Amino acid sequence: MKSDFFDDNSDILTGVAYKNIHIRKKIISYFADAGNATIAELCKETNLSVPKVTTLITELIAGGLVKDFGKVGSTGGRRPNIYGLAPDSGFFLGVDVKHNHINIGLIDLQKKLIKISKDVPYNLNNTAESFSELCELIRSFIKDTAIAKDKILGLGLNLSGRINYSTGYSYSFFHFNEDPLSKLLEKELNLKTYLENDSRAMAYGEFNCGVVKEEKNVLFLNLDYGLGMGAMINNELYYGKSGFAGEIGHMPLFSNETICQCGKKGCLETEASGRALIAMFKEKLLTGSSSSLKKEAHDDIQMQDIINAANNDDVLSIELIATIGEKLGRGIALLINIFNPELVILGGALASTGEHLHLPIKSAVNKFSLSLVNSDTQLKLSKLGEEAGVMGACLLVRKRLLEYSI
Amino acid sequence: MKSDFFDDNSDILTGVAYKNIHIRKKIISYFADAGNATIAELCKETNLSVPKVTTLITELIAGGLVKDFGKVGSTGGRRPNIYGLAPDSGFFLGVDVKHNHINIGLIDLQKKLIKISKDVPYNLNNTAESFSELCELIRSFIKDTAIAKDKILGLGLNLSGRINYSTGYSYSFFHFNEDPLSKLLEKELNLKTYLENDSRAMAYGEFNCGVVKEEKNVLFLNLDYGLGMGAMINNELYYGKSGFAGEIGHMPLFSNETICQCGKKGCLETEASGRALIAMFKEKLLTGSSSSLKKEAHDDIQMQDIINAANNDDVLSIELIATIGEKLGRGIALLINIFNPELVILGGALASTGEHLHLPIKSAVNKFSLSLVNSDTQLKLSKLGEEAGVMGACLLVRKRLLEYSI
DNA sequence: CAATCTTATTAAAAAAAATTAATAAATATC
DNA sequence: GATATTTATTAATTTTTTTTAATAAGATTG
Repeated sequence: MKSDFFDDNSDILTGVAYKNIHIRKKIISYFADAGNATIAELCKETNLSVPKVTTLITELIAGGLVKDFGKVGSTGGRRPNIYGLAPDSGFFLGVDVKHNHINIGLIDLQKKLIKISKDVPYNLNNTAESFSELCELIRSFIKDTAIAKDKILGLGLNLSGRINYSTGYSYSFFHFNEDPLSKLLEKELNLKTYLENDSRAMAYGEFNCGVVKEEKNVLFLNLDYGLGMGAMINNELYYGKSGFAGEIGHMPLFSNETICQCGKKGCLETEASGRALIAMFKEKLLTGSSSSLKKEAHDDIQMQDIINAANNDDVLSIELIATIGEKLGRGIALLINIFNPELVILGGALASTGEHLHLPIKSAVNKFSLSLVNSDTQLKLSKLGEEAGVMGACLLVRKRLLEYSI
Repeated sequence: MKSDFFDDNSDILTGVAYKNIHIRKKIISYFADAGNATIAELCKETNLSVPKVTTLITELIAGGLVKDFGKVGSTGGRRPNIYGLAPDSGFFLGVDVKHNHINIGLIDLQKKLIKISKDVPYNLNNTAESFSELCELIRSFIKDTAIAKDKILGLGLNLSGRINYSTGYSYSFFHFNEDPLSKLLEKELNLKTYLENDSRAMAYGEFNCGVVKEEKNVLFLNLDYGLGMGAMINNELYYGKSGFAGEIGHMPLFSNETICQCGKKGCLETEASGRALIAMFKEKLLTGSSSSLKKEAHDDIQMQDIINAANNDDVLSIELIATIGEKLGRGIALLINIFNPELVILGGALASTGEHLHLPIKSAVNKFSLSLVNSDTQLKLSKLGEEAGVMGACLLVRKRLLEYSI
């Protein structure tokens, strides 16, 4: 049963009824963020009395959204019951769209990953056919799950480029007609849909199930063909006015003649990105350098090939990645000076080279940022790796539906 | 009478008593931020009934912190009474410390500027004498006001450089011994004291009484001898981990050989700051350029002299300021790409050249930032000008004392 | 300018929530 | 292993708050 709690009628109500809705939302959101809890904990959290919370919880259980998970250990004394969101009363779909493949995943209300399909082949093009193909892949994933369609409450979809999540518009892909892309997807799949910028979704995944512990101001760097950033400021994703924040690829830190995708020269991306890595690698091969990675056609070399080679101790690949790390370090130093973050996370495909990238970045950051500011900031590798995007997409729909529509 | 409301005992209380304290805080904070309000407005804001709010307001009036300001206009129907903070029940002192002078001001609980002394001569040096002198100036300002000393509830003090506002440490000035500077000032002046970074305080002043209307994500640039930034993110000042956020002066955007104050080369500040302006001006005079500004000793030329010359149509000064604007524009473009803000404010001494600086910056920003992102952002000159710092200092103490100690 | 309509304030009644007390269940200690 | 202690749950009572109604004050309109 699609729970009543996802129909919002809080505008009509007044007084006590309104307050009750408000408290219910607070309890749900506590369950959503902090996990399961006892009545006593909820009393502290809500500043309400035990009887009041007990009645509310009883109502929520009757509604099906909350479940009694039975007794739990105690520090001495009667063991309390613990309550939390009923895991199978709702599921959330997340799709991470990359250039050559997609990752699809499904989580339940308790954030548990139920099913994931990684590296599903797919070519992202800005065409109607490519869009249909994407929808078809999602439909087929849904069909393969054992979950009833009406239990899937929403879809989160990550795209690279500029995304305005609040309007649902994508400006880089599938911007065919007047309607926002999220509306198109909703019509096509019959699922409430939220778009998100890929880097920001990865950041959110990492904030929630990754390397972030207590930190409240965190930068996540998505180091892929291009560069992206998701920032968590005061425990919230930062969007800026229209969701375009985090464009770090086009910082003009170099004086070269390479024309960037954005049309300008000297962008960080032109010297420190997956795209730059490929270019440098081909260049090196042409000028006689040797590598364990050999392909007949140079045009066929993919970023992933070089990453794999580096992870298999190919000297040329390792050297080039170190060069990129050194340059990225300059950009990261700049960001540290501006944000004074507690933590900077290195994520995205290039980060899967681990220490090969991490160490050069670290020493460049030490060299280029102000020492007092820099000593405040930790630098860590992503923990979720390839799965950060899917997890972020799933968790973001969940968050939004729980926040806005209880 | 120093009100009871400034003694915090909310930890001891439970249940209803605790809740009442909480609601009172909410009402006070509403008055503090949004200004005066009627009972009906407060009911909406707090989701409480009219009788409840009426009792609370009556209590607050009895306590002396709130005042009934009488009837106010209506849209038809009986005219409601309007309530707000009693302006003369508390005052806040703000000190803006510059290199060659200080500005001191005093506001009341209603944010009204009661007294201000601008351009009080003072030489900021990192010595114990300089510190004593500063204290003496503050004491003398207090003596000159008609306000009883015990009605002055706190002091806000702005310094340039790295300030950790939560610990009260200043790392660039007056860092003599183990104790944080804020503690030293408190002992010396017998006033609760908060330190703040100068750019951030100016930003806060501008956010509250300046050019900011509805915008929630705003960057304020302090363009002075050096460069600083204060960021408002989601309606709050952004500090970063230790309050060091906003170091924009050391973005490595240039490839020159000038050694910056920070010890590195190529910093934005080496080519686009008041310090750079003076250097360029002297250089130009040496190579034969003419200017209406003539001083016997070149060493005597101050930034303010060049600013004044520009405002009096001196061609050389205007040209140099345009050069600086063009370069600043590159840095601002970078910030726009990262923050996607709604508004960027140009403040600090250099901004008092108005359009001479504004226009070159604007065109550089258009040239260097991503167009979709850039078209989102307004660029405006500071409205408060020289007073931004004092206002910010006053308003920040007020905010802190109202928030944490009601 | 009187009648009607809005809105605010005050007072009385009804509902809701917090206390308090009582009971139950588990743990720690002697 | 029995008793005391700690903590949770449930029930009864008291307090608080909301709701409803009544009254007052001012604005609008014919």
